Amino acid sequence: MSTPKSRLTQARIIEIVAPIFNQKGYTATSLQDVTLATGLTKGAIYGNFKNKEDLAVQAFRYNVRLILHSLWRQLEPISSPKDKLYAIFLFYRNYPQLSVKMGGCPILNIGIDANHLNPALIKRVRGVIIKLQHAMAQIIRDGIQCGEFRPDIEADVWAGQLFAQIEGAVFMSNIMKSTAYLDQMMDHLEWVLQEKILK
Amino acid sequence: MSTPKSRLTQARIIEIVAPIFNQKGYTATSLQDVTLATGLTKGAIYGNFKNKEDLAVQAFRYNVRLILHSLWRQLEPISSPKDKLYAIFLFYRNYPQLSVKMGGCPILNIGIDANHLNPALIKRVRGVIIKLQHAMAQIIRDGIQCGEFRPDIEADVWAGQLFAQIEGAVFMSNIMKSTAYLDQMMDHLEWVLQEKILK
DNA sequence: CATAAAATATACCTATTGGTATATTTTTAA
DNA sequence: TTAAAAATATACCAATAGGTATATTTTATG
Repeated sequence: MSTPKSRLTQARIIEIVAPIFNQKGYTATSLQDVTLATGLTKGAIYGNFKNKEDLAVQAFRYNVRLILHSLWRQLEPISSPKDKLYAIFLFYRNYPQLSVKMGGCPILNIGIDANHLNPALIKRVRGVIIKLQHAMAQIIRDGIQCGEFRPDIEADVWAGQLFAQIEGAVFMSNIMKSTAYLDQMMDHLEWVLQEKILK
Repeated sequence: MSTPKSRLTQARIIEIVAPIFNQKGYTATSLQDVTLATGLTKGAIYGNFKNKEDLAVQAFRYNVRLILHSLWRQLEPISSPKDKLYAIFLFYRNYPQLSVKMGGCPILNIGIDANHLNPALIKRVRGVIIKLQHAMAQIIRDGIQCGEFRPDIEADVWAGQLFAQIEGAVFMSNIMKSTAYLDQMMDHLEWVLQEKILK
């Protein structure tokens, strides 16, 4: 047999530790935080992970996976690019409920936290941003091809633009402790969609 | 005489230390970072500041002061609310040059860093955000009153909306190391201004 | 049930953390 | 020029940091 026990505890540790790293950041999260939260000792932690950075990277990947799976699941049954964009907006309207469990948006939190501190982590953040942007750009390109969107719009520019606006609203909602920013931003983006993207 | 020497070194310390706290955050910035950067010893630092948190708060205030002074200076000579908004957009087009010296946007950096870590700092961040939002809301109200803007727009909502979009672009430009996000966002906001705010 | 292996705990390492009491130097004022 | 005061440096503190070698416990297998 393989090592089923270790895989399970490994997953359990990440589950517990992911929100802590997301909230406090890499440096401010101590091994003591980890051992206290998990109820395990350093021996157990270092038996399952190479070091603290490994733990932080896994925690980030776990949080991102939660978000992306939830997003893909909501986009999957939708075929129309227009409706996919609407679904993305709906997803971010509900984003506080999803992200509060992990202590805020990992892209925002780890992006800022790791920016001048942890090259390995910041590379992963950039990777996730690029992935999301590409996905949105593809939706826009599909929309152009199927005739729902105007043919002259720049898919990549608009994808980056939308993502920046979304993250801005996520930041403000998070810091100011008000979902109003996200709701208003999504209202705004729906209007922008109708006004500048839809035919 | 008062104590001119101490005031001077105090200011010098903050000047040197402000970008470090802004980049690395409160916890990740150690007293050793401070002593190495300033060339002073811990004795000198603690002779001028109460503790590490005092230092961090002063550093944040210094960075914010730099930004706000620069912004007010650019807005002061302008009387038309419409032109004031354009001036704000121009200010943020040039924001990378200003913020790179302090290691990124302090509102964004300290906002995320202190969110679950330092209540004193996050309160100050919220204060700055509110201050900036109020200023923008006042500009919009002035614009309504003088007839440049539509009478039916909600000043506070739009101020928050604009600020969220700006911070989103600042975040993306910062993380993705490209000023394109900021430039495109400002183009977009100028369009939004014409389309939804201006008469 | 016994044994090998896997997982976890204990005990310990050095380095660094924020902070302070005291000694020394530098500056100010008479 | 000298005494008082202000500023800085030195030397130290207990606590904690990340990490590891080894002992103990738990689990799986024959």
